[in-house]
Amino acid sequence: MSVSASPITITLPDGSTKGFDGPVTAGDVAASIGAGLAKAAIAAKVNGRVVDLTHRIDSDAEVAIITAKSPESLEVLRHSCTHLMAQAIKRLRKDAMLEDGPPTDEGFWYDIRTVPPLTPEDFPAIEKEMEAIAKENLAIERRVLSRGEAKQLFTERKEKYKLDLIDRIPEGDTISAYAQGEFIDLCRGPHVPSTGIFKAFKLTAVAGAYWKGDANNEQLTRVKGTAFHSRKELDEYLARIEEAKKRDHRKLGRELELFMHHDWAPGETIWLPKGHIMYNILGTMMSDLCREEGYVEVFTPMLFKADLFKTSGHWSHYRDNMFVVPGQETKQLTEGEVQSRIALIEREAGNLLSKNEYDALKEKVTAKATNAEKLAQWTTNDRISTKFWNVFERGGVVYELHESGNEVFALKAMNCPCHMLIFRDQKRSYRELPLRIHDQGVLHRNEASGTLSGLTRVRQFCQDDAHIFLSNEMIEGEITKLISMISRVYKLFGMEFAKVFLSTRPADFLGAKETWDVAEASLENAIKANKLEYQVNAGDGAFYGPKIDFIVRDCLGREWQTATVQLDYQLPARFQLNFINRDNHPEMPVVVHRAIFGSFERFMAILIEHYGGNFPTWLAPVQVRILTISEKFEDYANDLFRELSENGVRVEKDFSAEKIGAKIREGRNARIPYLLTVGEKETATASVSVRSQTEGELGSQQFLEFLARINGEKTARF
RNA sequence: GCCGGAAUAGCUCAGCUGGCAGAGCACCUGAUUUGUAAUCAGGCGGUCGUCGGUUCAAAUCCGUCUUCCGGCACCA
Repeated sequence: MSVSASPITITLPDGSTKGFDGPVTAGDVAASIGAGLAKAAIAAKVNGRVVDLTHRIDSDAEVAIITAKSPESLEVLRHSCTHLMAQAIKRLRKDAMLEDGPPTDEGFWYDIRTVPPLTPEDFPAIEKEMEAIAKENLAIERRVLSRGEAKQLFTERKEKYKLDLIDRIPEGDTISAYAQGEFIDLCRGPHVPSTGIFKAFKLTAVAGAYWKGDANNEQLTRVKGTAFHSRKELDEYLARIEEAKKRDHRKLGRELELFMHHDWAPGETIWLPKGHIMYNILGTMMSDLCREEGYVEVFTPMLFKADLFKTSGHWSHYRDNMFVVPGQETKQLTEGEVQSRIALIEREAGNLLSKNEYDALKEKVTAKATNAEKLAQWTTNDRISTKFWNVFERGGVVYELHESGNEVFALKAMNCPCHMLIFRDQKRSYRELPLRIHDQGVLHRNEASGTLSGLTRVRQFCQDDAHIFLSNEMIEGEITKLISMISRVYKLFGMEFAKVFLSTRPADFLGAKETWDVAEASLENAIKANKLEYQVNAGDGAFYGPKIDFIVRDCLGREWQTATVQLDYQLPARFQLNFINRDNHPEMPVVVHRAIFGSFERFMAILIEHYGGNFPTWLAPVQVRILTISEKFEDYANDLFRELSENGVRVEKDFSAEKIGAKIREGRNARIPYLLTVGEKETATASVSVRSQTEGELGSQQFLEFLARINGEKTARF
């Protein structure tokens, strides 16, 4: 069908123009520039929008051809690759129903329902089929459908999730599908021109994912994979994953004996001697910094009556995440009560114990005389005493623990409520503001079991937590001070801010809109004044106030959310705080919640992975190890050990009967910053042979020279 | 919490369709006295995560619980 049309002009990225008689496709433009480009073309950018090569251009436009070299190409490739995977899966599993399959920063995924669910064991077959489809070199075609056509098409194909997606496409939007061979998928695109383009892809994982991201819905299988333009890039990516795995803090934490976990303390960390040294170093340095910056440090209870949290609002907003501890009292049971407990236990024991165990226990019990003795006998079995933990026998009397009246306690999940009490403890003057209260106390949060992970998500942790009480006009200055404090800390670790997020008023905000506007403006001004790159997360603030989150980037380029600064108008109101202002009137302070490390646990994880276990000398749990060539040099080595210890250096000895090569290897694997080898030569000349973990073999030097060096490195401050 | 996977010596892991539980490293002992990433030999070490079931017989098959891993949902 020929349509008479006016000529159009295409402007290319280099500024040159090309004229066409009428409408052309992006692919035509590529072909007109050169056959090589046409072949390399993956997609195109028309007036800044990424489109298919078949996209029809019918008026003047700026066009750039996207090839493997263009930054936009990877997303298109991965988006198309998820279709390739879906097609392969549909060929292998006739019942597969597709939901959504987007590209991600790392690759792509597709949420799919199959019975039984797909597992990694299915990967080889799926990948093989994907390769086969790539070989078939099927053309990928875009089809624009009416809503009715789309519904009919996906009804025929029994894709119920797709029908739901169609319903969620706003009226007036174009509905499109992409076909390749027998496969057709609802998709907005754009996509690569054909399946022949896929050369390097790999399926990486399966995981559960709720339909439409809602925990009330059924779960689909999320099949994850990644794709690159070349095998080489894919291999590099896989190597990077391997490197990250080697640095995994859970693995290094065990290897370097920093911490451990145990089944009996899920989500809680057992800090081993070496990890504890590091934890303390960070804690002390942070305390020192805060003191320097005008903070006072406090130490507050872990367990509070629920009244505190009722006042703060945590009881209604956060109770499901708190460990609630009922107040208890012990009551002596009457003979009749004891009898009824025994009857209950006996009945339950039948379910709890195997028949043999039950019979054996029962036999012992009946031989006994008093009820108290019977109960004591029954509860010698751990499974029974666990189930009936609150009933026990002491000195021939049976007691029962039970909840007492209104006495309900909870382990604190945050420090702020208690800090409100501290503020309120005295009449406060404007002269005291900003009052900065710092607390490194232990917090407990009852995180859902499935969220726990190494040190990054735990149930017991410490924050470098502080609350700053100030007046409205002090906000901007204080935030600026905080930003420089935060920068100072991260600089020491050689970590850059990737970005900061400013989260603003959410839908369910508390307080007055005007107050929020002022608060948000104060935060934004402070960010701008400090020339930080930032992004606004509109509506993502806490219900009590807006916040700034700091994202840092580690040496592998990974991003971590660490520091946070939050404004709060709610707590001061709930605790009815005030200070006496210049005009001798009570005025309500604003509270700033802030943390720099975030939690010490999580921050340790970040540091372990950032340094790959090769900590700077000041942070290393062991800074120096002395290795002897043979036992003849132990006296000299002991002299060095004493001298270093007296200088506050964390030093240890390796006097084992191993050869020096083995000792070096062990010292290297333990990531000790300095290994000092001493033998005949060193003993004779009061020197040491130094090997640095980061710089390698440094040769011999006078011990005093090394001592000066290590003294210069052994401590640090923010 | 939900979906999926896993749990075997201190660590890393092998152990096939049920039939006597293994290796390397670590640890201990002995020999070696050593010069910059693993000296040799011998030895110790296990209720196969838990509880229950099937079976003549269970690390192995089935169920329960616990914990961990990958995600999801959550994340004051």
